[in-house]
Amino acid sequence: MLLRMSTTLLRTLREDPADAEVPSHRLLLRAGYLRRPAPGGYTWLPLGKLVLDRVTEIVRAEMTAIGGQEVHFPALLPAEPYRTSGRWTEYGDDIFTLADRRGAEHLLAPTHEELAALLVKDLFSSYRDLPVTLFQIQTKFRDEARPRAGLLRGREFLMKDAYSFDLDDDGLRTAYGRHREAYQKIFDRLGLDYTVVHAVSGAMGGSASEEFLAAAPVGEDTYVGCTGCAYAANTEAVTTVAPPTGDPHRQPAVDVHDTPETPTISGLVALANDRALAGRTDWTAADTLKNVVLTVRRPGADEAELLVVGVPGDREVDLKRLGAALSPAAVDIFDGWDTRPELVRGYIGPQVLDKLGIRYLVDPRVVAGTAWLTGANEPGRHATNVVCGRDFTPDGTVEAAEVRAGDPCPACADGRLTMRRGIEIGHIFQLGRRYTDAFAVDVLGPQGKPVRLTMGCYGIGVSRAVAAIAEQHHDERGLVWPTSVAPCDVHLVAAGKGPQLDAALDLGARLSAAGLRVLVDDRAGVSAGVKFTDAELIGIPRTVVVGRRLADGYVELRDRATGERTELPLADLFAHLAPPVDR
RNA sequence: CGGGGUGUGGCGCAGCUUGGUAGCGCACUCGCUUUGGGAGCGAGGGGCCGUGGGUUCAAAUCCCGCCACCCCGACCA
Repeated sequence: MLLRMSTTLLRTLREDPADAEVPSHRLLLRAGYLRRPAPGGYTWLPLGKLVLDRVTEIVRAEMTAIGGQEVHFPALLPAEPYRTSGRWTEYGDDIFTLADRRGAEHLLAPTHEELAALLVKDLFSSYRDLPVTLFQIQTKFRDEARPRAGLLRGREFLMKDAYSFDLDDDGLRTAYGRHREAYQKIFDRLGLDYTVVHAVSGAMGGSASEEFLAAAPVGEDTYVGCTGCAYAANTEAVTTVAPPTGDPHRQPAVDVHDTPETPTISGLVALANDRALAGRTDWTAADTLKNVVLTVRRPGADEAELLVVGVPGDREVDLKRLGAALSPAAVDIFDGWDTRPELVRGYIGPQVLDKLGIRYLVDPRVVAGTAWLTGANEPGRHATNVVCGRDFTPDGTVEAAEVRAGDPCPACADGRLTMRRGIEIGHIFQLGRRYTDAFAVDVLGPQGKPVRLTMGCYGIGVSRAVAAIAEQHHDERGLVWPTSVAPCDVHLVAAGKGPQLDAALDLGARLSAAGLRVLVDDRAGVSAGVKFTDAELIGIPRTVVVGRRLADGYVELRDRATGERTELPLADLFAHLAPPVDR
């Protein structure tokens, strides 16, 4: 392959586009890989399309290697299957919906579980047909509330989605494990630094799920690792280590105190120490029980219901974690204080919630026998020795409190959690029978009885992976592509007038004939400096400069990643540019 | 949806306070010179100044409404 810069639809920008903030977006625009015709929608220019295709090919090869069969579903779908599965309302405003000329409702597919389940139901009827894995690589649509960060969150993006169907749970676990390994091979080949973390299932439903997160400061997901073991989890999925339970009836009785002007935890702690409440002057925020009032609305429900969440006072409620825990219900901060005068803002304690009929969920640290400093449900009053299991009984526990670096690891004895940010590039789920139940996807078993299939689904954000690679592989001069996904293997720069141009074109033709992907900068009237700068911006792994030493039969080979430069005879060049291993 | 910001040629911006018929750099076209680290000179092409209304002899500029986009948050396989 030989691309000539003089004729390629490519224009590098000298300055950063004003609206591009994150490095991948900025560099992909500047280096001429992308244009943005619409918010959340991108045009792939020739150079960008080459990268996208190389990523796509790696994904396809590894999916095929584990026996995946490639299909292609329509992106424009009737509403009915999504109504049947319940996702029409669960996804809510996040799906693009439209009506055809007769008024029938359709959607632009956000993913294809329904279609995959229906397809297998349609064609397979015997246990002998199973297991099977289908996959496709297709544009997906989501009406994101706020597209951002270039390719990292668009309203339209390229995704590889795969669906496995098995007769039983063992089969599903096997399929899941195979996908997990394939994903590791894929992301290794893409040159990504990533972590596999425990995740929550969200709108997909189902049980076990793991995310593949590419480490990047601009990532939207926060995840934890452990200093002592291999545990890794999205903060949404981190489980809190609960203290041992105690006997609630061995604690002193509740004591109510006047605590004027203490609607905040910090004010309360200061006052408690000043007045030595309960004889103590060592009160900290962790001794207090903070009760946050929220509203929860189930999908499709008209009315939101109240929920109070109790967390240790030194922690904020993390709405992302709480939302994930209660998904698909939508959680909001309660702000209707005028309508519920029985809730005393700033002084709420759990002692009265069951009488008020309000659901009360607590952090796992709030176990039976723990005593708390908390609100007394009267303005300006708090209570000490409010004991869980005696003075209040929660309706359950919930992972709502923020996770912090240094928290104990839920998987090992003495490890501590560390925190990083990452880009979600893949997500795998053991779905189970949610969709096969919805569509009654059965095959006839060996005993002649129907068997309900169990399902897994496995996604890779292909276009997002391109952005993740760019996030991890760039420097202050531009992109630095891994050889496996670079748009070309070698970038020829014709530096100098005279014979250099013809020599570069000739060399390009020969390298191309030898199987290399070649970009040759044959632009006339462009100074060598501009060409060097552009080559660094574009980020092809190796540059060959055909310049002033051509007369002596020498060219210069430059390595984009290391900056290393080697002068070598033209005749030796082929030996240095052996065809890439990763074809 | 809440908060902040911005809309002027393909890109980056000035002009707006104090109204007077649109400008700079890059990019693009032509000519000459230059040619290994973002060249020089000269000549050009390209702009319903986001949009609708208002004030005025006159609006990019002042007033009112609307729209779009970007960033932060909410939301989000």
